[in-house]
Amino acid sequence: MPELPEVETIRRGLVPVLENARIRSVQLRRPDLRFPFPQNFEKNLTGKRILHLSRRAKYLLWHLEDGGVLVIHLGMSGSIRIQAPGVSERSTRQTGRTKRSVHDHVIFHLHDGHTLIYNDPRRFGYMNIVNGSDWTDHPWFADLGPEPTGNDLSASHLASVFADRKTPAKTILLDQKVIAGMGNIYVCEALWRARISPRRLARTLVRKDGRPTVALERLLGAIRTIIAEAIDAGGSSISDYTLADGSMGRFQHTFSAYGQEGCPCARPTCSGSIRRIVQSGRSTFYCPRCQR
DNA sequence: ATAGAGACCTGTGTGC
DNA sequence: TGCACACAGGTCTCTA
Repeated sequence: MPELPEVETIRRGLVPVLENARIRSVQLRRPDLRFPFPQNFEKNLTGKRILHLSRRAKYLLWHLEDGGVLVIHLGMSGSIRIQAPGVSERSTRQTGRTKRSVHDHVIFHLHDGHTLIYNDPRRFGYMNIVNGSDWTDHPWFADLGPEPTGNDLSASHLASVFADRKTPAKTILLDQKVIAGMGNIYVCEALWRARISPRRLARTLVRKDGRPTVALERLLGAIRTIIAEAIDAGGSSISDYTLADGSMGRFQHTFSAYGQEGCPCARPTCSGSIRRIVQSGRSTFYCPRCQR
């Protein structure tokens, strides 16, 4: 599920419940996700107030009153759902007890009665508590590139990273050191929108004098637009997200390229059809006719 | 240095 | 119906 827009949507959905809330207790239902939980994980969260929530790339950050930061990465299949006070979700009629999914790995109980449940079937997610004053120096963050929505991302930045690289454009865009938070779906969509082939080598998007080509400028615009649109779409589903039954916002975007193998290219002026190839072990969807 | 493959896990969908 | 297989939104580690 989670690329940057999904993580941002989750963050926005959690803000009303978590900001200024105090953690009553934390329950780990297994000793690890992708990595083992650190020593005293629950103890170091218990009793702490959450000052605010932020996001960096695909990481969700809970800034705590003691200066620590709870960092959560949702991996491929992680999600967080909110349970309102007094609501026992999926309780069985006979026992009245809450029936938890075997993939509910971490339960956060708040003082105001809300419960947050971290669910992750594939367990590629991970979390840790880092020092708030220098969290950006943590290995998870130190090498991250600029946010696609921020001012630090520019065509000249991309040109400097793309120059001399023989890596395909698709592969380099997935590199979190280049742009933080881009994932497989939105890379495919951005390349489709910019009419750039995912197989095109990165260096061919840079002019000989080192300045960005027109195509690279177009790619930057496409990345910005795609991410902004996806965040808006996610934002519109936040009301679903907070439903007491735990149903998440669905992010049911219709994609132009991703997952559209065999379908006609969505560009009105193009008569091609979407093809699927594998690059660096990941599926790539693109239109060989209009993406050059 | 850097690019690709494999690994980590479980669930789902497809075809036989 | 049962089974085998391919594939899935991420990222770390190893190898060439």
